[in-house]
Amino acid sequence: MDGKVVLRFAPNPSGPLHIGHARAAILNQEYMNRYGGKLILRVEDTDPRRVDPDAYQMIPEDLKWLGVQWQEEYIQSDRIEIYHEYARKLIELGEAYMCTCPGEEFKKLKDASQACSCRDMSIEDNLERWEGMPEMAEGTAVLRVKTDLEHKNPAIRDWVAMRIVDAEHPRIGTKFRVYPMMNFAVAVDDHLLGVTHVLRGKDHLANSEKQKYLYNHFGWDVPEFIHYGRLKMEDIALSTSKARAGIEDGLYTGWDDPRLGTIRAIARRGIMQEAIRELMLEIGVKIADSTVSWKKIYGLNRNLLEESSNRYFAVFNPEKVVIKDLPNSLKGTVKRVKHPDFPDRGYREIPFDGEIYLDKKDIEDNQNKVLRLMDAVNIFMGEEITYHSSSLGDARKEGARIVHWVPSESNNRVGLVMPDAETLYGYIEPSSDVLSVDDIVQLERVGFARLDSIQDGKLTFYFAHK
RNA sequence: GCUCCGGUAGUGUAGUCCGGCCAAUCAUGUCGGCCUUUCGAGCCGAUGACUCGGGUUCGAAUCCCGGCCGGAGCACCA
Repeated sequence: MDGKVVLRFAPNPSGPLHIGHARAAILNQEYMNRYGGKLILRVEDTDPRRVDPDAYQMIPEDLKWLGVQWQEEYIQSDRIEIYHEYARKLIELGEAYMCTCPGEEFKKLKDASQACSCRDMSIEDNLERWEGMPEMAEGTAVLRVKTDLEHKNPAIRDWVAMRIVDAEHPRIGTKFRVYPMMNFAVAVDDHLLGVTHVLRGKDHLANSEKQKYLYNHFGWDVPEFIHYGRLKMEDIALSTSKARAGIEDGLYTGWDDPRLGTIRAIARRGIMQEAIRELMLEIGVKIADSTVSWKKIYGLNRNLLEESSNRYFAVFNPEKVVIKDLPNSLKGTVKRVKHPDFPDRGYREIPFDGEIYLDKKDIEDNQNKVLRLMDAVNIFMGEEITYHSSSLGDARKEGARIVHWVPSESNNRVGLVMPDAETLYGYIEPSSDVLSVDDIVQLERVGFARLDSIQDGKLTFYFAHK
């Protein structure tokens, strides 16, 4: 491929971006980087009824999080006049006609490869009807592009270019009543903006075919169409409309609810932009469908987080334990590296006086056994919990489990929101004071988590994965 | 139903156009070992796939035909 490529990412502003959009956006950007050229962001809001005004903000935010940069930006509702202009040109070329047939009737004719009576009207009559279109009632007329009535696929035959919509548009109000259909606006814009390669889902296969007729009518060069397959996300309902309904019903907390497949939900869970990017580059543009498993994402993300995340002790489902007979000499402060592979990052300090919180499960699983408290002492989990020994060697000898702990006096309260939106509560070591929102840490033996908020000294994390 | 398109290990992916170097790549997962004061990481090893049946050919994941399975579209949504 020589020369510059021009690509566009063209979402419908019906909500925030989801993982499926991420694929299109990232792949578009990748092509731009690989071949040199530019990326256009084009918001496709030509159906006033299907616009979520918040999406105009959310889409760029999500793209920025993904690290996708674009050079030009267009909003189709700013360009309605352009579509009108080209609609008129198409009529003048004799390649479009006003159709006032009831939908049912037209479909019947179309399926039988029959022209309707409107198709043969003169260009002059069509222009006259076109001029009158803004005054007509919604649903009473459309502008159709002439294709091939013999086309094997009835869906391709004489498709609709413009229609009447009697609704207020969130951005441009009631200025227009005649709106373009997606296929018309897209093809006109792709040509006018010089798009060379169109990357789209295979659900647009028939649309690409439809659009080719328009390019040919105008004598335009047809861009390269590249179709990719459906992306299914394990355990996730991708559909924006389902998510919206769930949010309205209070089932989900918002667009960034951890159960959703939106970019913002994924980001909130501590998934790195780079992990998503690697995933999308690996999946690529093949037309066969693919199912993405969370384990795959976690694996990619873990490779990134393992190095960057400092370690902390946090105990959930805590149970307080008082160690009997703990020698005073062993009380004091435990120092532990923030990251075992990067001692340069320094140490955390955790006070240890024999009164601690342990995870209930660690207690239950180790009845009548010796348990090693990391970097502290070994304790015996009998009727009473007693001091056993202090060295790591002794713990090894006893085959002791080595567990994390949190001092019962000196700590911060912590919550951990899991992927199913359940929250675990407990305590985190006091050195967590240094953390700020958006930090991603590894809670030792629990997993990676992103600090989502700090309120009244209580830290709330979102769980990423083990 | 009609039109079109797919099907490589658990998952994703390379290879398919231009048949041989593919007893099929890489990643992720899973299992095992070593190491480790995390059930993490690292290192080592293992596991596991060409949808099926015919055909063409000296030779087929790759070409042809058919079956099976799956998907998309069939809107005055995008």
